[in-house]
Amino acid sequence: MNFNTHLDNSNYLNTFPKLILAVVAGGVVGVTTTSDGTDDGRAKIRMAAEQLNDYFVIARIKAYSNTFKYHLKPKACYSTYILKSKRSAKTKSEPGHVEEVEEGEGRDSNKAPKRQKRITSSSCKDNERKCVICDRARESCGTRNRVLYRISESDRAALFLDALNFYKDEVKTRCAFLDTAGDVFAADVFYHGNCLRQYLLKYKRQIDALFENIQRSDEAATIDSNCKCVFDSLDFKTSSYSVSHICNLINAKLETDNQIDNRRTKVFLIKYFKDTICFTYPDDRRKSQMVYSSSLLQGNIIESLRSSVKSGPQKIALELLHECKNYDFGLEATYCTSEDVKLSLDHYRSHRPQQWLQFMKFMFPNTSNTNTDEWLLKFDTLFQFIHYWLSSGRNRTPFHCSLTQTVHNLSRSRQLVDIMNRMNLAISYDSMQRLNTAVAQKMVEETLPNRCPW
DNA sequence: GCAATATAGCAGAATTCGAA
DNA sequence: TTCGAATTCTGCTATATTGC
Repeated sequence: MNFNTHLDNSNYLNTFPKLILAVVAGGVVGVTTTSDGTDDGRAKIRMAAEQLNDYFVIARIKAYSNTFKYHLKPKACYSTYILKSKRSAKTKSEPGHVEEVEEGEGRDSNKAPKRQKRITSSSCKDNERKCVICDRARESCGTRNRVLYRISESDRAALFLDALNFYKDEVKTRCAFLDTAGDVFAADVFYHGNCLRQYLLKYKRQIDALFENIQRSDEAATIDSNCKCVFDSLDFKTSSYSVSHICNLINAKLETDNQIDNRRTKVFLIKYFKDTICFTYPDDRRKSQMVYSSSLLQGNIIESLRSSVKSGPQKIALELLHECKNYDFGLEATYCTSEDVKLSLDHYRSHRPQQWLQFMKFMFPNTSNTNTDEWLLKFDTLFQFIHYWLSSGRNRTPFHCSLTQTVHNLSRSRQLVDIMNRMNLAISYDSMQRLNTAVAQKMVEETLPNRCPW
C-alpha cells in the first residue's frame, strides 16, 4: 500500500483514531495533553499500528524513530488506540464480523472514536428494506412506529431457519436462498420486531405441541399406574379428600415434568371409580373441591372435609399468600428517596398485616421473652422479602430500596448488587440507577435557573 | 384472544476514574 | 503511566398489563 496516497487523502485523516495523528505529526501539541511516553508504551503503539495495518501511523513512527510522543489523559489516545488494536485482533479471529469505518465529517480530531453502533432500528431507515415476514417496509401504525431490525445473532438466525423449514410458507419462498445462519447474516434479513416474535412464537408452540403428543402416549401409561396406586391407598368409605389433595399425592409420585392438574385427577377418579364416587360443589367456591364414596353419608362428608381443610397447611399458606401479595407499600409512584422509604415503612408499621404477624408469633413463640421491636424488625424484613418475591421484583419494598442503596454506597460494586438482586435481596442495579437518575432530573427541574440544585 | 404498551433485566461498548 | 473496575449509554428480549 502506498503511504503517500493516504497521506494526501484528507478524509483518511478523519477515519483513523485521532490519537497519534496530531501528536506524532506535529510533535508537542499541548503541555496538558501530551506526554513524552515510555519505550514500553511506544513499543505497544508500534504493535497496535501493525495489528491495525495503520500505515499512516507506521510511517510516522518510522519518521520520528524512537522519540515520538503521544496523547495520554485526558484525551486517552494511547488507551483508545491500544484497545482498538486488541478488538481488531479479536474480531479477525471471528468470521462474519464487519469492520466498522467511522464517518469522519464534523468530528473533533482530538476526540476518541465513538463506539461501534449496532445495526438496529435506528440505522434501518431505508424504506426499500422490507420485513421478511410481512413483506412490508418500515411504517407507522397508529401511534406506533414499526421499525425494521436485522437478524444479527446466530441463535436467532438458526431458529428462524428452523421455522422456515418447518412451515415452508411464503416466507420460505422469499428466503429460499438461505441455508445456514451465515447466509442469514450475509443476506441482511430484516424484520419487524413483532412480526418475527409472533412467527417464532407460533413455531415454538407448534413444535411444543408435537413433542407433547409424542410424549403423551408414554406418559399416559405411567400416570395411570401411579393414579391406581394412590387411589388404592385412600379410604373413600370412611374419609373424604379434596381433589387437590389427591392431585398432590399423585404428583408426588410422578416426575416433575409429568405433573397433572386437578381436572385430570378428576377424570382419572371417574374413570377408575365410575359411579361409586361423588363430588360436591360448595356454594362459596363454585368449583369441584371434594370427592367421596357413595357409601358415606353426605353430612359426615362435609364435616370431614371441613376439619381436613382447616388443619391443612394449604389454607394457611393461601391466606398468607393473599395478605403478602396484596399489601401495597406505595413506593411505585415515588422516587424511593429516603423520605419515601421512611414514610412507607412508618405506614407499614402502623398497619402490619395481622395474619402474618399472628403466623410469625406462632412460629417463634419465644418472641415475648426478647425485645419485641427486635423481633418485629425480623418479621417485617421477612414479609418484605416474600412480598418482593411474589411480585417477581415488580413491587419495591422499603427493605429492598434502602438495602440496595446502602450496599452500593458502601461497596460501589455493581456485581454485589446484581448478586443480591438474583437472590431477591435487592432491586436490580438498573432499577437503582433509574431511580437515582429520576431523582436527579426532578431536582434539576425544580431548581431555579442559574442556581445549583444543592 | 390478540395487539399494543410498559417495564425489568441483561449485555455490549465506550468512557471515566482511581490506585499502584 | 498503566491497568482494571465502575459507570454510562444504548439496544434487545421477556413478561406483565391494558384496552379493544
